[in-house]
Amino acid sequence: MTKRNYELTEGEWAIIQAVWENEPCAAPAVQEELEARKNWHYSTVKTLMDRMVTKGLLTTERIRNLILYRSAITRVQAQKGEIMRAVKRAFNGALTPMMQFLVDENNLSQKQLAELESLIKKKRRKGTRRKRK
Amino acid sequence: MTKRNYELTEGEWAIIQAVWENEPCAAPAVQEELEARKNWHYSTVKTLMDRMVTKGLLTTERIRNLILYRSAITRVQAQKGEIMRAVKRAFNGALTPMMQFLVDENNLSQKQLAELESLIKKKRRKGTRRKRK
DNA sequence: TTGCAATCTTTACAAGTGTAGAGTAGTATT
DNA sequence: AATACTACTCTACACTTGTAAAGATTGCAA
Repeated sequence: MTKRNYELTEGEWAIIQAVWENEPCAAPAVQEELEARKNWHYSTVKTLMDRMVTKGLLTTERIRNLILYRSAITRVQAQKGEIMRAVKRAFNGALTPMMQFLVDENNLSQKQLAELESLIKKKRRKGTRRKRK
Repeated sequence: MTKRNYELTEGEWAIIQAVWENEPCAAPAVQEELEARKNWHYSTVKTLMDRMVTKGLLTTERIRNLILYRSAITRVQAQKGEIMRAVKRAFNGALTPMMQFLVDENNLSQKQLAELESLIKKKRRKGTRRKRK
């Protein structure tokens, strides 16, 4: 079963970030968190969260009459999903061209380039240790 | 005026790619192009295209009773938009972390890493020539 | 001039997303 | 018990996106 690609909407990102940081947590807590950033009312947050449960992005556990939410996917999974989406649409599914684009079109500073270079070096030194999917 | 960020939908990507390749072109031509890939009927394509005109993604010119379309944004702009969207959502707007993620989470082959490294080297050698935005 | 073929226009509709009000139920307080 | 909180459920609505049928135009061929 190829791990599927999660594509979150804007709102879902907002919610899940709050969840990641407070997990497990109830809707009111999340709402409070997002009050500031997004100005969302309780119902808004709760609706979004419940839809996310349906979609398999969050899970719930009922404790007495309180509902606790947990993320069903990790931040890394979500990040990967977001990137894959971009790669698929804008670069025809090919990662390397996207990386090239990033390197050359996105005025990275010398410092950033240097950092990246050393990262790659490190990675290369680690040898051909591939992750299986 | 900071150049705005274009975020195209799936369908818009399909259309604009066809337009980029045939520009200037009329709706029927684009439709034909997408018949294969997407199975879209004429009305579908035309509707999408007209919506894109409204949004400023395409422009039109009427020649007699034929409407010619042209892209209003370049492929690079669209690619940048797609990337920015990912960076914004998944990496809090910070490019470097995203690049790091790409390097480390996306089992790139040794060859890809090597390529990338030489790309960066080249870029670095070119000195601090920054593009203005 | 009549009709056909090509193209455009209008209208629609379902699913998904952002947004939230209003009402209900269970718990704690007086 | 009556009241007030707190958290939950139900319902709704507008806007976007994918998808397209049906009807209106118009220039060209017979």
